[in-house]
Amino acid sequence: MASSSGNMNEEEGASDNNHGDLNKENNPSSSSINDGNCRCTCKKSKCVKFYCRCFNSGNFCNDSCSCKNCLNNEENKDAVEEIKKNIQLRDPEAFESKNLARTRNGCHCRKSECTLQYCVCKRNGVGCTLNCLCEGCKNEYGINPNPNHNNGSKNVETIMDNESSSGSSQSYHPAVHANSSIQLPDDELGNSNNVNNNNIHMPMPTNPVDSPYYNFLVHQNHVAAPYYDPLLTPVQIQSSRNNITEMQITDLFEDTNWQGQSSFLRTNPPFYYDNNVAELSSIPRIQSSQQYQPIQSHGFHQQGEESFGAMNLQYPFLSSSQQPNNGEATNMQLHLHPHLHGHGPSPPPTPDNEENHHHMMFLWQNNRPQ
DNA sequence: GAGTTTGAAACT
DNA sequence: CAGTTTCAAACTC
Repeated sequence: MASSSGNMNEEEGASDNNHGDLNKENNPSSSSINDGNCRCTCKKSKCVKFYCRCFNSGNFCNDSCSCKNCLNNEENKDAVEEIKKNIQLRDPEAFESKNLARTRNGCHCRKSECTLQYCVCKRNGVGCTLNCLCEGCKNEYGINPNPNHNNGSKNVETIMDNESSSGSSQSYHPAVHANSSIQLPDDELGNSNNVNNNNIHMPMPTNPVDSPYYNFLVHQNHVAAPYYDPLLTPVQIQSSRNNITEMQITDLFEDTNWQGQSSFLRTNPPFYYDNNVAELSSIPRIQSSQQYQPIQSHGFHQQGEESFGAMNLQYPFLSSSQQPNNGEATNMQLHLHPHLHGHGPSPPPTPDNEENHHHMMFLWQNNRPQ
């Protein structure tokens, strides 16, 4: 940018794209810095504030932008670095996995119900989480599971309503809906009508001995792929159940044939669980060189009515060469126990009625660039 | 294309 | 840190 002329109208006429001049003519290599996905039209921020989507994503502006008075280019690299340093003084993590951070921090949509591109989660192609403060969330990639952020218990009821109306056109992930990528054998559930795409209505076992295994066949190409992705690829499994006292989910694992080898893909821990879906950054980041550890059991303790929990299945980071073939299936097995081991006597068997059913909702979050 | 709405970022 | 202003993008007409 040549100068901060107070009269921007003068600049707009002839050469209103300052970065274009600088990038294209003086710094042809800058296009490799910007992946081309970012375009901005900044007029006042000089593209050195987070208002600017290029700056926000850590890129220099490029030819696709139509910004004015742009500083965010190779030509002004030193100045940009200085500005970034100043920003980092205030927020050391300002430039770390910005998109992830945004997703982690969640959106605050109040009016758009997370259905428009205003929603930062939707823009990133991910569902809203408990971290979001949205109201009336209808994010197509996954609605905010926190009832308190969604007008009472409407969110939970919506899930159950959707679940009970088999064949409903509503889906929380289009890929899952379109391909019915979660399949449960009839003999596992006894009634295939209980299955509605990503919503699974499973009877809660009445005692530990009877605790069944539920098998889920999940096609990898419909699930966030387990390869390295800076946005991570959490699979969030949310469960809700009325009047839960105690329960434990164990033996949740994935098993797939992988490049001709039968191998378990296991992280340590294999999945991440936190009642509040804690910050994604706290999830251990498994390197592909690390040996996957045996799965540990994870407690899943809920109390009270309308209790709600969620856990994230964190895929390991694998190199792109280790990606599965499209269509390759992952078998997930979920073992429900009606009580927590080693925490006092088992509660008495509970009746197998509607109120005691365990409701599962699978949110497959596709964080890959669209 | 102009004007409005929206929500994040910046500011006070 | 809550409220306000600024900003750029999304949206509407």
